[in-house]
Amino acid sequence: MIDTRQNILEKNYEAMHRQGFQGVRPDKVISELGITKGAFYHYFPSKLELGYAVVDEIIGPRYTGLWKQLDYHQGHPVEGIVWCLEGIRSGMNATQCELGCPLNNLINEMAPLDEGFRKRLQAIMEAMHSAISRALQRAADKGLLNKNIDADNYAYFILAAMEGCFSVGKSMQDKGAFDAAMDALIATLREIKRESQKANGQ
Amino acid sequence: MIDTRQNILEKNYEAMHRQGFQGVRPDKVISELGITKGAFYHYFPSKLELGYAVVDEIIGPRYTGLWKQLDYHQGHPVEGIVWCLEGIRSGMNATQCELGCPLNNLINEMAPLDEGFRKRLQAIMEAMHSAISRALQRAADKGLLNKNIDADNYAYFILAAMEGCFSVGKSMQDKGAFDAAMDALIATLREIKRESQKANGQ
DNA sequence: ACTTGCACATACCAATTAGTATGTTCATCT
DNA sequence: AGATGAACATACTAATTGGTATGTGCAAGT
Repeated sequence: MIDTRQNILEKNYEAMHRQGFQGVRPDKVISELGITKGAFYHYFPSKLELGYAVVDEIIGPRYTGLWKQLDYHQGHPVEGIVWCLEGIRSGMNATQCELGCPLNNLINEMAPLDEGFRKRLQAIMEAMHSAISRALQRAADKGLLNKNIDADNYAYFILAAMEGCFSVGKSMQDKGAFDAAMDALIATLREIKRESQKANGQ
Repeated sequence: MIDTRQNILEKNYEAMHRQGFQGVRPDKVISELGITKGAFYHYFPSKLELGYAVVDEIIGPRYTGLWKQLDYHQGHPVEGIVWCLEGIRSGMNATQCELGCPLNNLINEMAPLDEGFRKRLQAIMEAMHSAISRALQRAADKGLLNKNIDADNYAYFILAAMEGCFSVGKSMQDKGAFDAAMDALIATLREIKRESQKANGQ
């Protein structure tokens, strides 16, 4: 093993993705990795701190990294958002669809149960939300978006619809349902773009 | 206690709502109820079967009951869908917002872990989906909806957006965010209704 | 050469978990 | 009156869980 700590993090991330944090059994993950408790508790003081590390070092960066790119996107901001959504979709296959969105899973499991998780997950959502909101605001400032769309509120809607696509795909265990919902979301975004152009006489 | 079985069901439903199914500790719920293991295992053979019963007898009927009313709704089918969404929203307060949607929670926790849960949750989602899809199809048949909207796919989107509102509200622990996303969803539905009317020259 | 400390391994443990096995009470039926 | 069965209560248990306490090998610094 080149980097034991990283291996522990990644295996536990996979276990959390499949079984939820409460369902993770450190003993099992340890034996799968072929290491012992000594190694595990050398790097992490407890299961809870390991969970935090998974969020901080794996889940968080993955999401914030993607949406941060919105700020540097050239062209119509709505197309930037669509580009991010397509990026997420392209990372999905049938198996990923069954397991759902790691962030969405963890929010629904842990947000009401543990303050440490909640703050971390909220920070990730807030980063995504503000990135989307800024993109919408840029569009509005350029006159590319209908004035009666509130960027902040509409960003929550986009975020909600996106996370919901995962829930639908997971419940139906059908990537077709995930894609259908995602397509409709993207179509809706392009519709408000078109309508705004018409309204502004462009 | 008038109906011990029902009390067991409801207390466990509350525990599942807060902590997830894996987080439920029958012992704890039992002692909260002031009963003993004898009573619990008299009515339910196992924790898993109790979980199934909670879905079958509490969660399922609550959701299918609401959306079934769409079939009897008079007026524009899109307004029927909005009516259902408003019904869901009216049942939410700050606490409910923190705990999220019981169905969404359970899907994200249990769908990949247990076939019995998965089938039951899928059936509930399918019932909601088909109710929404039928409403959209009725609208289309009456010429009230744009022809290029696929009822089946768009119904998945509505379902996704709705469930996503709960995830957003839960992660932000803010009913304001839930409401913002919900408002944008409703506005979007009314927008496609208006656009269809224009497109059809009404 | 000797100490120091990181990176693990081994062995043990208390509490919890999801049960089971076996009573007991009481209403109802015959 | 006696039998029967539903509706619980009590006591016990094997396995699991999330650790802790302690030991060891080995590389680096002095």
